[in-house]
Amino acid sequence: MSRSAAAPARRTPVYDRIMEAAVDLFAEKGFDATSVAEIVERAAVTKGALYHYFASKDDLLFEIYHRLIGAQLSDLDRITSLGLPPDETLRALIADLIASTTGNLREAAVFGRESHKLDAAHSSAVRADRRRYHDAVRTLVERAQQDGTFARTAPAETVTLIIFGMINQMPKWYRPDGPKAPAELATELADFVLAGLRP
Amino acid sequence: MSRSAAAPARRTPVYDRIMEAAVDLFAEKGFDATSVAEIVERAAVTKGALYHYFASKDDLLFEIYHRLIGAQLSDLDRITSLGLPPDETLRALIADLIASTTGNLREAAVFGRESHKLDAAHSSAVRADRRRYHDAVRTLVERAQQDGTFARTAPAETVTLIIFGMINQMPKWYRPDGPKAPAELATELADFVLAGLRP
DNA sequence: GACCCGAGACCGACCAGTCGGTATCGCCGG
DNA sequence: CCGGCGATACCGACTGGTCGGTCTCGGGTC
Repeated sequence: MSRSAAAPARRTPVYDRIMEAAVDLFAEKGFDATSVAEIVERAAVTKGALYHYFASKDDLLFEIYHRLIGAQLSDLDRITSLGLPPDETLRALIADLIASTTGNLREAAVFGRESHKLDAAHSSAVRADRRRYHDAVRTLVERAQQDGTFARTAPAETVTLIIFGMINQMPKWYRPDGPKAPAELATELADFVLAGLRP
Repeated sequence: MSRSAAAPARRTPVYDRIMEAAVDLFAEKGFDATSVAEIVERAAVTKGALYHYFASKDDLLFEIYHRLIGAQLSDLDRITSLGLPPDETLRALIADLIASTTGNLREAAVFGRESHKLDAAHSSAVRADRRRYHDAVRTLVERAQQDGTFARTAPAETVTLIIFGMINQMPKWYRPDGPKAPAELATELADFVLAGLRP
């Protein structure tokens, strides 16, 4: 416990291989069902190497979330800063979220399934990040409803829940070799949501 | 192995207490993180009693799914047999699914999180049941789109994914002591979906 | 020759499931 | 109405094995 507070976390080939193996296995069998021995075996390293880079097995899990959410949040900032009208912003956010989810399917699957395994400190950090994205979408819809751009078909909060609902479930059914490309799905979801919001 | 093939499964107070404890713990900490010792402790029974009623820890998990899905499927049959017009049928299905999800929140949470832990036989049984509900909704939307009752804003499959997306995510955010009653949420979701489908 | 990366044997805790056993009850012949 | 017998309900110590994490040490690099 007192030996290393947070571990190096520098990106090296060994670090990357461990991460890769962990994401694979967590996505495939779940966090608890995956042993550290399996991770090091698939990564072709030893326990010593793993515990050199990561403080614990849980730390590995947190790093996976952190990477995924970090990328999504920087996309959010990029998109909102473009100053597009609400419908185009919403479309862009949906497209980005779907691209990010399908492009990081394993990470998204692990996140959806195991997010409650984080300890209190990490958990609240992750929740705060998630909430930032959620609130951004809700506020966007809310404001557009206030100025009449969007209809008040349903409360902004519910619309947000519908959007994230579909996206967050994607790891459960989406397959890269399936019939529809992510961009198609994004267009369909955006079309449907904007149709429901049309004044 | 040869001693008991499937166990009695009769409902007794002991059986019910074990089920209750297992659902609680699986929902709270996850299936793998819950030990059989914890279940029997919370249920105030012994290991012997648990293995008298259930073939294995996995069997407990399957029974939880089975109960939930069984109830939902019989609701599905009841509703479709009423012969209501598509919009009212869809509204009734959404309301029922939301009522069932919020009324069995822990079971729904366990299902959403741990459904991949089932072995091949149980897993395909559960998947088939789930698909039956999914297909019923998709077919309903599809037919109504063909005869012009619903608009072709998005493919029926995508609309179905949107509906189940929000509902299946509910265990992640819905709290019984929250501001909105299940019936309200059902109305809002149905209003939004039907608005998007209006010709 | 100091330092960091990585190796892998090792530890105590814990786990799912087993098994030999006891207690309780319904039923049936006399 | 009774005695006994088979079946069901339940008990809990025990086992073989796995787990996350630690620790000591080798070897390459500056």
